[in-house]
Amino acid sequence: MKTSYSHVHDRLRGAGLRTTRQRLALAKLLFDGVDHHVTAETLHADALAGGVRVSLATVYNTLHQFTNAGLLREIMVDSQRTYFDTNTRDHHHFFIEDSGTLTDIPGYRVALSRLPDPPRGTVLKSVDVVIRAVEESPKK
Amino acid sequence: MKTSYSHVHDRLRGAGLRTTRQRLALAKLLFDGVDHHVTAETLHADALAGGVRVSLATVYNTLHQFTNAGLLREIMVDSQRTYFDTNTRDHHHFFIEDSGTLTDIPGYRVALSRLPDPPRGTVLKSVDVVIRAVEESPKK
DNA sequence: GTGTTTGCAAAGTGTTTGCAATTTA
DNA sequence: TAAATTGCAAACACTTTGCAAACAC
Repeated sequence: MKTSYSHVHDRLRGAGLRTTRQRLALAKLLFDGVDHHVTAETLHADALAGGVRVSLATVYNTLHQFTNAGLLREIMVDSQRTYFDTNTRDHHHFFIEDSGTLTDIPGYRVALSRLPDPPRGTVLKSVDVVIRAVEESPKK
Repeated sequence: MKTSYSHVHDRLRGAGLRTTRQRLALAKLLFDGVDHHVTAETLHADALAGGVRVSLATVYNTLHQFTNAGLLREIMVDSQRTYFDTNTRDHHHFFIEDSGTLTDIPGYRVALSRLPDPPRGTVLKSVDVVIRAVEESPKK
């Protein structure tokens, strides 16, 4: 079930990124076969927990480089924090406020129709659906 | 076309908010009859431009109080900035990256179906659709 | 009068950046 | 060895907070 080194290595080279120790380690954490969501902080913590020495600044840079290379997707659900998703296929999100839990909804589970055309002079980039839920019987 | 003072006044009282000079002035700017989107910065600038003396901290506080009172809705489109919408009816958004332009899409223009149920123990809060577009022939 | 709100300045987050030292190809 | 990358610390942008003075009711 482990992703081979060379696979990750090739992905980075394919994206035109040098295979540094830090990028390889972060890529292994990200693309381990199970899609997941990370923030710079959580990925940094995961790296340190796994014995990988890498600075938070490098984690930020790497997340953006991977995103530009199409290996990650940025998700807008929380104005405080930037989430990244290793799932770059067509899909949507459930976001549970309070806990900050984010889960995927496969694209086929949501049907969208009658979408208006994008404004003149612009070209469509994505259609993002976020279903927000709150925990039952709120603490209020 | 102007909103009467008493109307705004009543809206605040109805929400259990004291009618201070600052809140009345901001409410007038926000609920002038035409729905629009603001950030704390833009609303603060509008207030100052209109000769209303109010601190940025108060603008932030007021935006949150209005949101909690259901007079405004917070929109998540940009992780750098918090946008508020005076339109609290069912609708969605176009967001043009780069320029940061945000426009409304009436709810009836988007049809959603086959929405999955929210995870166990949570209750649905909202379904937000954001259509992202970028300017044609990007500067890249 | 009493409790609420304001404004300031300071503190707090999450994120980006400049630059010397290090590393990759 | 030339160009890219890293890590640190400082800088940043946006937002929140503590508290005394001002205000609403």
